[in-house]
Amino acid sequence: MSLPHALLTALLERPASGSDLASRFDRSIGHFWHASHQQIYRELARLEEAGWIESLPEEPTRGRKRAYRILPAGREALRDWLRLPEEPTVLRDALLVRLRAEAIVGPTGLEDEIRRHLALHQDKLAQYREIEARDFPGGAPAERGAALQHVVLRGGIRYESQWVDLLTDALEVLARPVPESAG
Amino acid sequence: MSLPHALLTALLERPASGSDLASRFDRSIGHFWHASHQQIYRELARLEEAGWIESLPEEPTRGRKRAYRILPAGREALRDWLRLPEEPTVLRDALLVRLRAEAIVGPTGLEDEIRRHLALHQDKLAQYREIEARDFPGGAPAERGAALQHVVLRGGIRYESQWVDLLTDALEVLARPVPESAG
DNA sequence: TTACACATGTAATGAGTTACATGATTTG
DNA sequence: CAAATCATGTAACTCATTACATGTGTAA
Repeated sequence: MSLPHALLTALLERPASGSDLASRFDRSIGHFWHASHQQIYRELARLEEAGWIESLPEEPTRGRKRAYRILPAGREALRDWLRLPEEPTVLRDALLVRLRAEAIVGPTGLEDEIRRHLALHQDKLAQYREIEARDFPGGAPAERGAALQHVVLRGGIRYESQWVDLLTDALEVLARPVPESAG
Repeated sequence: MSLPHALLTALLERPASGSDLASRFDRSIGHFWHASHQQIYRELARLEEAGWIESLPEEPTRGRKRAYRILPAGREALRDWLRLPEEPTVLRDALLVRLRAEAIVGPTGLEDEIRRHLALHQDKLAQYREIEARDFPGGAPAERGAALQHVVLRGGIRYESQWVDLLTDALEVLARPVPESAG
């Protein structure tokens, strides 16, 4: 349950409309929390209802931009949330299930799919490394906030690297000749 | 949408009751796909309805074990699923949102929470390494199925290592003295 | 014979996805 | 002005979580 808090954080960084937020969720924020525009609009309405954010103009604006900004109560709610414990996200990845299934009912042609995912993860890894080179040219920054952003970015880099390693290993195994009995 | 396929895979490995599956989802399968017992019972009912698995006894069994096993149609459905492309899971982790929020509204005491998560990930990493030492004492196995299981297990090890690294980095930054203006 | 753990479920709620709808703005 | 695009929504559905309910077997 972090979408509202991801939105509050984004609005704290700077005020934005729903579509602004949607495009930010496709980029920087989306590196660690994804959300569709439908989710975002619905959640913004809830946050405004709760008095944590406000928007202009006040009249209904179908088709027109509506600018949201955070209110003091929203900032407090965010701080409160940071004080609460929360369990780590449980890993839940379909590709790993598929690898396990392939080990039993294979071969099935999962190899092409693995190659496709490998390319996607390599792309993302390259993107993250570009961002790091651009935004943190001198390595880890001294300033606290920037340093935390750098930690998160490096987390993304490690995450993608790990996928590249796993998928490379998987391809090596899948390329082996299959015993007669299998299938 | 992989719970049904995770269940089919588990039942293909060996027949089981709902509670058997629930405990397996707390261990080996849970390393890459988590599910609660409520989800499992509901999904088993659906799979049986679809004719992919069957169970004994046939009468209602509240309080008594019901043994499920996979049917040929279920095996086929699993193979079909392996042929379909599927997008990579999007990363969605609350702790990274919290780190980003902390960078702006902090300090908030998130440090203790990070330390707690660090300990959890270190534990899990140790567990995985024990499993590897026990089940794959000679390193990567030659046999295809076992080799794939080893790939997935090493993926788990890399995943937890990466969290340990990230959280260690985060603690180092959070330990820095905070400038006067923040808060 | 009661208490407890086990096994199988039901119900309510909330989060996320997919498909669709509508008004405003820009561009050929 | 017609078509494409942008921006804001609505609705229906599925998946997951939380809380609760009910029957069985076992051990104090």
